[in-house]
Amino acid sequence: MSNGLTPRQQARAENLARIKDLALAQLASGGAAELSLRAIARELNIVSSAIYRYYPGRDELITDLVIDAYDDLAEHLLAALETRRGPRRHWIDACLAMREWAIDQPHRFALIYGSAIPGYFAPEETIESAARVPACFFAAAPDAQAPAQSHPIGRELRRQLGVTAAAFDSDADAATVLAQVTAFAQIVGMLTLELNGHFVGGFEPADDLYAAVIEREADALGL
Amino acid sequence: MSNGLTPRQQARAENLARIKDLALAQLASGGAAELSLRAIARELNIVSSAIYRYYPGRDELITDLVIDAYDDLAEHLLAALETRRGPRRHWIDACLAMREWAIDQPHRFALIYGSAIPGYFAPEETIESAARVPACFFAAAPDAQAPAQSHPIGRELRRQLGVTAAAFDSDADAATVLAQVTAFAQIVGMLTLELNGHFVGGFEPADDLYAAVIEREADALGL
DNA sequence: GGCATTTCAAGAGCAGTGCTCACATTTGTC
DNA sequence: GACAAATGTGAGCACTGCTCTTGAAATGCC
Repeated sequence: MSNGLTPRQQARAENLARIKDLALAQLASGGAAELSLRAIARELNIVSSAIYRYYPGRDELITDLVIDAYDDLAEHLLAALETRRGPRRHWIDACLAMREWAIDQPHRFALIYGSAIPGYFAPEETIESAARVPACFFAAAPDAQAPAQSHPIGRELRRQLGVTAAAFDSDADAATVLAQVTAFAQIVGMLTLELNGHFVGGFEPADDLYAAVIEREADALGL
Repeated sequence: MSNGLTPRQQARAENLARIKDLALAQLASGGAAELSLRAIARELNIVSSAIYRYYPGRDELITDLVIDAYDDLAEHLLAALETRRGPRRHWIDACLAMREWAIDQPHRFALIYGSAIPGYFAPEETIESAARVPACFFAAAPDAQAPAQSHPIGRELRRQLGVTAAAFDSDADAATVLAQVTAFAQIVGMLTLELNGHFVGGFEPADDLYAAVIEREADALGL
């Protein structure tokens, strides 16, 4: 082959990819409960125990899916930031892109922002990818400047906000970082409620509600 | 017995209660994955199939747990509203009580606000209890009056907000209802992130962050 | 090319799950 | 006491994650 892989290495890579694809399909079709290693093996025309040559266990597969989901979401957000339409619109686009992604793939959103897999706790190796998502929002509003707040920010919180700003390469002041974190939590909360059906009967569709909330947060960010 | 129940009816009621208790204990100890009807039956010194005389299936048990969780949370919120310390403090107390409850019983929070049980979708019968929670927040700030907003509220959103206000017996204007809904989503988002470990490394403990966010929302509610 | 080594797959098996069903036992009521 | 309803029993089905031993194949080295 043109690449320097032996047939065996290539087959292994292909199988790993197919396993992840099938896992993703299962996740999409029936939720995380349907995620079955045996079922994947079946569709792969492979005996159930053979799948453990590729993944040591279910949790490792899930971890891979989690990391992929974070990365894919971050990529989707970055893609939405390609079109520059002014700082405020820029940040709003990121918010809309996040909802777009979440509604398009609710199972993956649940995988990373819901406690979707009971008994599974995300290992350390996921946090790097996890951080990519809020990083997009920081990047989307580099010039944010929160308006003066009525309530002072205490010392400990100020320290935490400083650490956060540093982690995201932001030189924003404490109040602005607070507004960023708040906005992110707001978005996650809105999507959590929407995707879990808590808006059923009240806000359906929730497009306008989401838009209004985003505008409000943009104000709070001084955009 | 002093009550008009036959021994059999009484035994049944006791068993139902014990089943729910054991289920809750399992949920607390090992997450929803560990929720096993067989394990409950075992601890109940009953053969596994006998448990189906009490619950037709796993989902029905979960539904009961979900309803109980909503009700218990709402009760906890109402209890926090006993002490009247001014309208603003009143509403803030509700927010703090919600976090208190969530941190104390993260599994139950995940049960109702996370998509904790894969393959399980909450049936209609849960929405009545579900509504009790936001209702507490509406009740906690009856005199809320959102300050003037920079962005107008469109017709459709205004309609939805009206429906929501009616559902919660509130006569607040659209902007205020929007602020209420926003604040609730904010709280859910904050707790979702905190309980799922998304604040690890940045905001730990998140007490100050939460407090700051609440103050901000209280402002937005004109409290 | 021949051969040892590594890699992979097969298949049986263990312990667990939700759930069903035919059957036995207990309980409440007439 | 007789009969029907409610409850418990135990076997069984189909499924899960996962382990282990055995056999086959591809790989790398001489």
